[in-house]
Amino acid sequence: MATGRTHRPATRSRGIPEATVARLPLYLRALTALSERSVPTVSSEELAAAAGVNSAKLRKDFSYLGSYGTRGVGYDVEYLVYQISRELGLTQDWPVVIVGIGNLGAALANYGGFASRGFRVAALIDADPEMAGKQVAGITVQHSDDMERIISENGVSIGVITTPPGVAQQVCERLVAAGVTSILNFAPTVLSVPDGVDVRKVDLSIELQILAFHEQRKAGEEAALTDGPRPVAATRKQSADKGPDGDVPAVMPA
Amino acid sequence: MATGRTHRPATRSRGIPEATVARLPLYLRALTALSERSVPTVSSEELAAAAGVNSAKLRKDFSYLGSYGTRGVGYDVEYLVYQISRELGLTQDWPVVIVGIGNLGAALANYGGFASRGFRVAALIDADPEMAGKQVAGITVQHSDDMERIISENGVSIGVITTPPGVAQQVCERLVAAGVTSILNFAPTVLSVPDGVDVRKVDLSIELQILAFHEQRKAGEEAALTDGPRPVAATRKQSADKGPDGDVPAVMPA
DNA sequence: ATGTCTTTGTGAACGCGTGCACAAAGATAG
DNA sequence: CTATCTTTGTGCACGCGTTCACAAAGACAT
Ligand SMILES: NC(=O)c1ccc[n+]([C@@H]2O[C@H](COP(=O)([O-])OP(=O)(O)OC[C@H]3O[C@@H](n4cnc5c(N)ncnc54)[C@H](O)[C@@H]3O)[C@@H](O)[C@H]2O)c1
Ligand SMILES: NC(=O)c1ccc[n+]([C@@H]2O[C@H](COP(=O)([O-])OP(=O)(O)OC[C@H]3O[C@@H](n4cnc5c(N)ncnc54)[C@H](O)[C@@H]3O)[C@@H](O)[C@H]2O)c1
Repeated sequence: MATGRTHRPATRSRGIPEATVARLPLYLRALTALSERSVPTVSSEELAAAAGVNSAKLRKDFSYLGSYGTRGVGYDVEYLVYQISRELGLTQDWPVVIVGIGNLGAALANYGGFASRGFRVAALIDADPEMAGKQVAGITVQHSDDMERIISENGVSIGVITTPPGVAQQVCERLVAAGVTSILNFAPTVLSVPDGVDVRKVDLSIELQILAFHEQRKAGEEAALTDGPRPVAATRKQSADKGPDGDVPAVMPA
Repeated sequence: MATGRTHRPATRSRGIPEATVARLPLYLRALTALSERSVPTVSSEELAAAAGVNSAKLRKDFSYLGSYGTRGVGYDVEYLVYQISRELGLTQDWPVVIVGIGNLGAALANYGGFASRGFRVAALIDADPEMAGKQVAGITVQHSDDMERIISENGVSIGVITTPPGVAQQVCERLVAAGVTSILNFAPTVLSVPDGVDVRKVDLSIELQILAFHEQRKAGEEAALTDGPRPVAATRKQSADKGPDGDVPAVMPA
């Protein structure tokens, strides 16, 4: 299997770099704050500081959108808000479904930040019959059986998966089959999807592990300056060094 | 089968690329699953498929840790689990505090995935006097007034911020002043921290906006070409491969 | 109009990450 | 011990993203 790979060289010349796309929402947020304070224009230096990025990077990012700035003055806030919103597709309404209304799904449903950017929670879906019919964040939870109909009727193209990891792939496939082409996955699962479907994942466990790595490094370097070069974290922790096996405590799909 | 031989992580461990660090938890998860199925060894090809990455990339990633594989055979699962865990600092216990016990904070507190990897919720902190004393996920919520004492007494170095955005910077500063050196921020705020403090950000709104961008682009291309109803795909691929994702893991360091 | 001053837009250099391709290492069989 | 086969470890090339540095563009004053 694994047919010949031939997708990359597509018409990317007109495309905005992925790294830039990922920063546009950041700029938009900073610009919105300025807009609310009725600031008319902003320089790349000021805006970059507000967004926490390098100013040269910001200017290059904006250059991909076009020449929207005025030299010697800066960027018109309102105009830039509009341009970025349009570029990101936020001038239209995006109906979103959340599948798996547990701790996390309910929290997301209750989150007000979605609607503020053109995202509308079109439906909450759960497989538990107990959940169906219940109100969460003012929305009635619907049963998985109706998933296809819900997606079709509401023209949903973005789905959020907050189910247990074991069923995430299966839920994903049903979403895609029903017409969803963008998925935000919170389950710690590697989703396999057809070409043309975008998946982004948010993995809290991975974030913490990355932090732990750097934390350990910091502790190790600190110890190296005072103690020996042994980075075996002796601080506030009983020994955990054992054989490579026999231990493995409470291992579970992280 | 003790493959134990010339294993020297030695000096190399100081230079692990950040991109590799971000993937180690992914490998660890796949390896843990294999371990539970008592699979003794695994090839880079198989493990790469399970983790959704390129096999050459995986081998190169592992090469930064040392030569833990056996040519002609593959990698010893248990041994690799141990090595990665150690490299990530997961062989020790990391006490974590969550600040802001609202919708999201409570969901995180209830999340079992924390403890499964050596992360222990040491305390839940909220500024609301109504919250103090209440039980969330079997843990008593404590008031912000005691933040410094809690962090000090528990030796907390990792903090999670799930407060409203307006107070996130202020909370961050108190955390850092109290000794926290790693922060996972869920508030849509650009945090400013001193050198030596790591910040990672999880921003749902940004994730959705990135999806919306690609969704709009897909719709545009579809309309521009003929009127193809939908992109039917024959070949399935790992979403983590490349795609518009490009491995921008919803997070940025600061 | 001319000059000065501010700030944009971008060419170019550089570094990092990715993936190919292959020699070497080691297992396994004869 | 030798041959063969499998799979690792990595040299290398390539492309993307970041950053510097500066010419050019425009505002503003005179
Ligand atoms: N809660 C967190 O803070 C957190 C953090 C990181 C990752 N996650 C991940 O997010 C996911 C959800 O976490 P949670 O804490 O909300 O879990 P949960 O158990 O509270 O909720 C899961 C929900 O999914 C529903 N469900 C199960 N199978 C389903 C199906 N086939 N179709 C539709 N719905 C189905 C369940 O009925 C339940 O309501 C998990 O994969 C978890 O690993 C959660
Ligand atoms: N809920 C979500 O799904 C979601 C999604 C994306 C981002 N966020 C962000 O996460 C944060 C929390 O969201 P939420 O929905 O849980 O909000 P929430 O209002 O439900 O909870 C916020 C909690 O923080 C507490 N708090 C306020 N000021 C505090 C302080 N100074 N110190 C300590 N605690 C304080 C409040 O008492 C409250 O309990 C927000 O910044 C939000 O933008 C939430």
